[in-house]
Amino acid sequence: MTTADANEAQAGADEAQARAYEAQARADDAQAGADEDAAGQGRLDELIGERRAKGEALRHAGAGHFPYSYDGVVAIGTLRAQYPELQPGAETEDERRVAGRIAARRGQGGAAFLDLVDRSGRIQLYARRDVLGEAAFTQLTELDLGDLLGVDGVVICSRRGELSLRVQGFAVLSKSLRPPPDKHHGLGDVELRYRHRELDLIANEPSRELFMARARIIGAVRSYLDTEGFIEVETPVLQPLYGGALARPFTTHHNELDRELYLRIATELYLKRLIVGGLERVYELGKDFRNEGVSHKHNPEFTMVEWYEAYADYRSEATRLEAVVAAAGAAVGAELAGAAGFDPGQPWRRVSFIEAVAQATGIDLHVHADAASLARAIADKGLQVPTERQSWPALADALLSKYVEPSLTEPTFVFDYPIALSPFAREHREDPRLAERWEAFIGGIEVANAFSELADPDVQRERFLQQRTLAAGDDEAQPYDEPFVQALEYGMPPTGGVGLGIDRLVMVLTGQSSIREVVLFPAMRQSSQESS
RNA sequence: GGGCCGUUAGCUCAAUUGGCAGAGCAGGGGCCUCUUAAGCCCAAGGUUGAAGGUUCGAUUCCUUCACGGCCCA
Repeated sequence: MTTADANEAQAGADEAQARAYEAQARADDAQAGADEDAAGQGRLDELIGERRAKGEALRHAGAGHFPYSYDGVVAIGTLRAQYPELQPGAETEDERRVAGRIAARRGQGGAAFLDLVDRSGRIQLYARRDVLGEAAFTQLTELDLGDLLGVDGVVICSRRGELSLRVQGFAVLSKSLRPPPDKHHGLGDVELRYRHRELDLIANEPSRELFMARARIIGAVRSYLDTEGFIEVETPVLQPLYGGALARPFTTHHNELDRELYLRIATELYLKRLIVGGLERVYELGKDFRNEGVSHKHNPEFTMVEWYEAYADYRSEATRLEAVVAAAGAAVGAELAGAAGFDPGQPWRRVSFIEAVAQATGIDLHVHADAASLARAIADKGLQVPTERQSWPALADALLSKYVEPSLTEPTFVFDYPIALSPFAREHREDPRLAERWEAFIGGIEVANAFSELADPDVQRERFLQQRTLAAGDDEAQPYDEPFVQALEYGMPPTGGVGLGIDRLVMVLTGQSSIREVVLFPAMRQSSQESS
C-alpha cells in the first residue's frame, strides 16, 4: 500500500468513525428527548462526562497512550504461576508486561496500589511517585476503574505478601467511559447480566470462569470425536424442509430464490445422508433452532452435537456417550465437576423405559398396552397426568416426564422407548412395540438422545406417513422428506447416532440450574431500550 | 398460559403504621510513599420501572401495563 493509499484509507476510516459518532449522538439525543424535562440523564451523564474529559486530557498529553497494539503482554495467571513462593518484601529484577482492566485502586499519597485484571487473573500494581515522576504518577492515579491499562513492571512481593508489579512504565490502552459495576459486590441484577453479558464478564469472575469452562467442554468433545475417527461436517442451517426432531421451526424467506426456508431443528437427516455417502463417522456441532417457549431448560437457539457411526448400534453409543461426558468432565476439572455432584468417569445407570415407569408409578405399560387401558390405570392410581384424548405413546411419555425424569439425578440411560415416539429409530430387535432408543439424563434433565438408526427406506416412508396422520395439522409433525428417503434407498449401513445438548451438558458439569447462565446472550423479551 | 416475588442514586442495598427517601461502593475537592472491601475530612448525587386511582399526604395501599426471577402447566 502506498502512502497515498494509506492516507486515503485512513481518511475513509475517519469518515466512517465520524458517521458512527454522529449516529451515536443522534441515538443519545433520541434517548435524552424521551425524558426531556429531566436535565439530561442525571448522575450517569455526569459520570460519563467526567470520564470523557479525562480521556481527552490523556489524548492531548500523548506520552504513548492509546497505542494501536501492545506487544509482549504476559497473562497474569502465567506470571503468577512463575512466582509461586515469593517471600513478603522480596524484590526481583524481573521486568514483565501485563495488560488488563483496572478493578480497584488504593491511594496512599505518594504511592498507589491498583488491581489489574485480565481473563487469567488479578495482580496488584505498586506505583510510586519517586519512580514514575510527578506527571506520570498523576496520570496513573487519575485513571478510573474500568480503564484498560498496560504496564511494564518489576516483579516484587509486598510486605503483606501480595505478588505485585512495581510500575516502571505504563500506557493507557483504552478509556472506559461508563462506570463499571460495584467493585466488591459485582453485578447482581440478573436481567442486566443477561442483556449486557459484557458487564457480567467484567464484574463477575465466576461468570468469566464459567464461559471459559464451556469453551473447554466444547473443545474436549471435538477432540474426543476427532481422535475416534469422526470427521466434522457442516450441513445446512437454512433448510427447505425441517426434520429430525419433534419441534416447531422458525421460518424465513430467501428473496432471490423466492422460497420459504426453515431454520434447522436438528442435523439428523443430513448427517445420515452423509453416512449413506460413505463418510462412516461424522459429527456436527452447532446451533439448532426451535420456535418454542423459553424456560430454565430451553433457549430458542441452542448448541447441539450430533454424531453418527456406521456399524454401531444404540448400545455401543451409550458407552460412547459415557466416554464423551468423561472427557468433557475432565476438561472442566475436579472443582467444577464436583459442583455437578457426580463422577463423570463412572459407568452410568441403565434402566428400561417400561421398568422405570413401573417403578415410579406402579403401572406396567405392557399390561396397559392401549390408550384406554392406560388412561384408566392412570386415573386409578390418581396420577396427575391429563388423559383426555391422549394417544398411548403420549401418555407413556407424560408418565416418564413427570414421574421418572426428575428423579434421574445420577447419570442414567433410559432404554427402549415406545416406537411411536421415535420415527427415526429402528424397531427393537426383541420387541416390536419398542424402538432401539435411549435418552440420557443427568440432574433430572435430558442431555442426550440416541437410536439404532432406522435404515430401511420403506419403513422410514411408512413412519413419515404415520407421523402425518398421528399429528395431523400439528406443527411438530415430521414433514415428509423424500430426498432423505431416497438417500436411504441407496443403502445405509447399520448405524448408531447420538444427539447431545451442549448447553445442558455445560449446565450439569458446572452445577448451573438455568440454561441462561451458560448461554452468553440468552433470548430475552424486548426491552424498553430496544424499542426506542 | 397460571401463581408468587421483585424493580429505589452509575453499582450493591436500606427506609417503622401511609408522614421531609438513606447508607456503602463508585465519582468530585482535600490529606496520606506497603495498601488490599485502605483510611480520614468536605461537598455532591433521586420523576422510588411506567400509567392511573385512593388519600391532606404514597417508595409504602389499590388497578393496569412493561421487564425479570422462582414455582406450576
